[in-house]
Amino acid sequence: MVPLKDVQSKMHRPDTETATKTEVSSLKIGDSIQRLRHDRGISLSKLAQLAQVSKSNLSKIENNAISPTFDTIERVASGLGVPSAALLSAGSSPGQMLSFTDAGEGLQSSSGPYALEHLFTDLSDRRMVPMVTTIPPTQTQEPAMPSHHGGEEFFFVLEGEVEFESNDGLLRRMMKGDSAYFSSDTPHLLRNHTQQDARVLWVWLG
Amino acid sequence: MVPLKDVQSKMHRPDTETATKTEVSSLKIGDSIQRLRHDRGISLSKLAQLAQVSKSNLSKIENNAISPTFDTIERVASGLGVPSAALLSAGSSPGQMLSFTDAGEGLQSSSGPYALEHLFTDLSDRRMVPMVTTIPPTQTQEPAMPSHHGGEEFFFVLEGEVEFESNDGLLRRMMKGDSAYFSSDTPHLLRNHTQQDARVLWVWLG
DNA sequence: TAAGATCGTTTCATATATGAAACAACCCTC
DNA sequence: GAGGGTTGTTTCATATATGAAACGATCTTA
Repeated sequence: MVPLKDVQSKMHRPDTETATKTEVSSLKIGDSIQRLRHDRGISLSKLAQLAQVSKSNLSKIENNAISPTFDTIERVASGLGVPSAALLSAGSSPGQMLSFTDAGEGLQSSSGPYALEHLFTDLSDRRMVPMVTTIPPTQTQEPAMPSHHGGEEFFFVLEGEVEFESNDGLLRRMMKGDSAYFSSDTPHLLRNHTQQDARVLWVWLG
Repeated sequence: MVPLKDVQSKMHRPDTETATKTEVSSLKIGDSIQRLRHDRGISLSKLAQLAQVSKSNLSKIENNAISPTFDTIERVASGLGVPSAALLSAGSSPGQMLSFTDAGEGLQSSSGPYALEHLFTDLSDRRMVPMVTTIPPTQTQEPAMPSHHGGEEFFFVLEGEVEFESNDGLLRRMMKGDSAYFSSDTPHLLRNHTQQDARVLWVWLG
């Protein structure tokens, strides 16, 4: 039974009495980790193994008994498959939102040689922009979204086969189930050299 | 001029060359701190005072000589006036990011009734978390999806048929190609009443 | 009941982060 | 050139994070 005491009961506060009473972190990183671990249904030992951290250390971290090192935070985040920043987020929840879109029922904007379908078009407080693109044979696709600065893109090949080309000439053949993640300012191009349509799911984050 | 770097791929496809290990991208938190400090035009001693951290410690942190404690990270972030997550992500600069993952080559964490595959697990500065879940038949009582806390979620049915249930008792049958978008704190549940596996693509944004 | 397995916690030796002070290097002004 | 003011670095004692192993608590199975 860990005391779970006031972590700030140390006396090293050599600064002036600016009345800034540290009153630390109400956000507990241990809770975030444990929560994500439970969501995945894996044991503490298993996560310790994935994260390359001792289970004793991980146990103390989840119980907020110690303050993990940045190096350890990165390892645990990697073991959980999330960016390390996700462990720090307090997770303040905005209003609840729930929207459905059936297959093919999105907003079709067939501008150009390819068909672009925005899956969700209502103006909620959405940050991700999911869409499906159909690429006909022997057509090149320009960037599916206007390249905003600082944005990120993820895409997933649903059907067919496409060729991905980046600005440095890198070519990569991608088939059904393959995926890519890159910053939006990375120039990119998709081609379909086969004889049948290719379909790709995009998610853009500005 | 940063060349197209941080290209990680996990290809085990026969016609391509392999290589590319997960090479822990040295995301240097010290550089992030020092850059933010310089942007503000304040001295190391001043920041140490604002952050309530000794300047000796801060000096070593900025030089990436040590791995700061989470407690220290929070104090420095507070002294800089930025959320602590900014220190983790600001490190990898606006640098271009490009990562590939072939089908089935993500991080499998299949401990539980369903199989969960995180598509991208390297330590790049990523905000979206894409993953694929395989839901076996007749898992009617298990929460078919980890419920992240805070943030937003998008999912897309890749194969099979699932039943979506929200907290208000709303039931919706979703088939291949259907999709949903909701805030993560909305309680949700997925069931598979069919006789074959269902596969769902998820994207979580914290 | 016992033996084994898995879970998470706790102990304790060691590695490392932290802070006070000393240090060097660089400005100033007189 | 000597003082005083900064800057950031380094030293070293101490506080704390880390990991191997031991521990107790559930479970299953014989």
